[in-house]
Amino acid sequence: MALEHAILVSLDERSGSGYELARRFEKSIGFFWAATHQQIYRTLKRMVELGWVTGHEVAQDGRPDKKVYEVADAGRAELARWLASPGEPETIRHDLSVKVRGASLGDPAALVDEVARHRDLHAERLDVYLAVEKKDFPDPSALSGRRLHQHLVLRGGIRAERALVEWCDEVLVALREDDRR
Amino acid sequence: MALEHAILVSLDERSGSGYELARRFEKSIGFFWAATHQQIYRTLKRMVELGWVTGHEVAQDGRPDKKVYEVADAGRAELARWLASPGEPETIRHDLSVKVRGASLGDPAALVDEVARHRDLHAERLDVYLAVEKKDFPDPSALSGRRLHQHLVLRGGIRAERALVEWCDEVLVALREDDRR
DNA sequence: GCCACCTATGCAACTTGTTGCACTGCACGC
DNA sequence: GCGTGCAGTGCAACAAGTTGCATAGGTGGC
Repeated sequence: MALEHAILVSLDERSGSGYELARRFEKSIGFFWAATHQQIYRTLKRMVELGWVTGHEVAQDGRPDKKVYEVADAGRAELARWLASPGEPETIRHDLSVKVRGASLGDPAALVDEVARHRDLHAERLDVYLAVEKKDFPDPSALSGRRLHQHLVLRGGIRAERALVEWCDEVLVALREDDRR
Repeated sequence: MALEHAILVSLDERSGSGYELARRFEKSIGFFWAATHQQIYRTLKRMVELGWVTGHEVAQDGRPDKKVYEVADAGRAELARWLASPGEPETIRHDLSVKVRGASLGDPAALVDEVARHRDLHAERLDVYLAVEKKDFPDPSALSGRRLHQHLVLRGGIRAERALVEWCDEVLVALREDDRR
């Protein structure tokens, strides 16, 4: 599984606590890898046992103590190994497609609403990604290294969301057209 | 979870055994919902207990007996309920993006190979989908009902794979360009 | 005659991911 | 002074997905 690797990548960019990692997964990392704080805490614990990261407690005043984690050499080695190892393309699980395929067994109007709702959600996400791109990567052609890689991943999110919005639109036109007949 | 619903949709299109369902999930249904035979057998068992499907054994000569399942009224009701209920957009888990984002921690050439490999896999899938479209849906504008829904889902697969191929190409150009500097 | 592969179902063990809850303490609005 | 929300960590139970194996007869190649 790649959650460990996603955490390694994130910790390598900047060390942090489980809580901070969870926040990053809600925003930037979460654009391409979802994880809850529960998963992150459990995985960090295992990674310490494996020697991939080291953790030390940091006292804070006014706030609870936190444990800050850093990538260890063994973690960097594991990441390098994994980066070079071939992986399977993702297994797809797309609820909305199941719903569209089963459309004739339910209420057509309700399905149209559901597709329209997803269309708007994806359009919103697309806007967020485009705003991030404009703000953080104003001159893409000048990028290199880490910043380039971050931008490329964002580009993937943009392409994926755009494709989804367009697909939803295609579905909506077709379903409404079919309804009228 | 939607595996049950994907099975209901598939069984509604045509009754079949667990084994047959597993085959369908390898091809058409698997285009948007992956499942192994283990999951399918287990889920079918649960669905019988819930009264969503009925199963009866069918003796075959030369081959092992099979259990053929059919959708029951309660199953159709559940499917209708689920179709009208709002769902979350998919949680994304994209290995390759994690790899790209962590690129600076591994061998650049190995990552380029990995991205190129995925590019070819997605291009292959795209070709398969396009071939299916040409063969099974030669006149898309004339479609309605169930056939229309099947075609729309296929369109989603085509859009998704095309977006992935194009993203891989963008990544390859950028990584190679960056390497040269 | 043996090996490999297909049809067909399923158990058991394991890994992952989800959900609900528990505990602490500060800040802020009303 | 009370509820809400944020920061922070974590257990426990459950649901879902994966992997390895077992069983059993039939087909087809060498």
